[in-house]
Amino acid sequence: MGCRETFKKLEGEKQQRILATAVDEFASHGFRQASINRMVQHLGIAKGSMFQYFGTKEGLFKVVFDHAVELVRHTLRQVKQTTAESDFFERLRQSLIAGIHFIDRHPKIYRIYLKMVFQEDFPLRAEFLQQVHLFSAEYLNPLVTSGIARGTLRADLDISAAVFFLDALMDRFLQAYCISFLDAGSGLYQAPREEMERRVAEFVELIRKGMGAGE
Amino acid sequence: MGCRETFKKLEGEKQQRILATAVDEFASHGFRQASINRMVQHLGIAKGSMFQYFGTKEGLFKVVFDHAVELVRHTLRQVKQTTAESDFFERLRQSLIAGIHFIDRHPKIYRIYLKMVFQEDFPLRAEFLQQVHLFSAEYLNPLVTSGIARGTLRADLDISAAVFFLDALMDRFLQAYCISFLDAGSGLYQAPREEMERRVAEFVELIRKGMGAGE
DNA sequence: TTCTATAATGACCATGTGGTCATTACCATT
DNA sequence: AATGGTAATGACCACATGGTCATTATAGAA
Repeated sequence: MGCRETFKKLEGEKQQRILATAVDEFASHGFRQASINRMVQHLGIAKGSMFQYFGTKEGLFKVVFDHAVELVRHTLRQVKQTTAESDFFERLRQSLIAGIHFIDRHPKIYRIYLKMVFQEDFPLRAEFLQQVHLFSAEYLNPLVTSGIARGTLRADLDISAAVFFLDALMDRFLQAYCISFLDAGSGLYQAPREEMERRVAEFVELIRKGMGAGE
Repeated sequence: MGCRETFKKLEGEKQQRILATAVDEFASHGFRQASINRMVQHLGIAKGSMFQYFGTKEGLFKVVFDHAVELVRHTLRQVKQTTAESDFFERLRQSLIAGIHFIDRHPKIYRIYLKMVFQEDFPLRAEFLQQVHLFSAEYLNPLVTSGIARGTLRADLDISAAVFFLDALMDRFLQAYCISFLDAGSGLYQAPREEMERRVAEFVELIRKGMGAGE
């Protein structure tokens, strides 16, 4: 952990309250604009305490960040395990649904992720982007490769192009679910469960069959 | 124009220098973190002058923004005109290439666009997002519709799903061209002209045929 | 009850911000 | 050369930030 000993000695509930407040602040203001003054005001504790617990603003963010990474890793591992036996498109479908569920459960974490991708002044950004890279390398690549091997995907597929294709689509699909203006009229934004699952299926079909008429 | 009279009376070259500096600053720091102090230091003029020219920081940004919108509109109109006769996938191909060219010519403007999409504290953001919406409504929608009518696209396509699909892919394709970590190993990042055109063609084929094996 | 180690506190600091405005510099007209 | 109107200037303001640290409160041991 990046936090000081003093923080660990706090009773669990207070620890959680402090972390939750920090997640909130970073999620709605990014790193630079996040204000420790606001946090302590909301928490009702002294500013000095925060610096005693975390050293610096960056230290506080590191703790929040590590927590988030652990959450994502756990979720990813689980999805990979659950879907191991299914065919390519079914795995894709389940991965998307798992992504949506993650956002439902941890919307703030997802907001921080979005901020980190497009805001340049985050600490740990280089390390973070590397982690994101691993997602395509370790998750999508084998998915495509085995899809081709099993004959579910076209044999003439360029693997790296396909991975890019999927990465782009999945990413945007999740974004559209929680950022209104990105859904481009698809009706995905904050769609209820049933509707959402229909869109996912429709979407996966589009990836399978493409848009062309075919003759 | 959002600027004051005093600014218009400046000699053209100085006007351009000031605007260019502002574009630079907003492109690399977003709105909030952009510093008028830095701008005047770089320009070698007094801080007061900037406020005489533009009233507020927001006023300055408005001028930059309007300029950018005009650029985009012009480009879009041109592409639409040039490709009117071609079939769907050829239009798609040319649109992507035009997008790349725009980024090559106006990288700073494109950076501001990206910042505005994912940073919440921009002025004019609501208006801006509406403008972006018009892109899918006025550009992609008719493209898909006529593609279906001419039999180039599958007749059973859900139009709004297809538009979302294209919006997501084109957007990310352009991003991958100028943000290294988004290219997911596709080799598109800052690719030279020839390579880039090959990727575009490959990409369009993927949209046409999909990834499925098809039996 | 007294002592002691540790945690909580908030006034304080240097720095940077957007924005103001009295003063100065400039230049065209008389 | 004197005048008058306009544009450039930068010291200055109120405010907010991350971070510090001497002081105080607290709780457990003696």
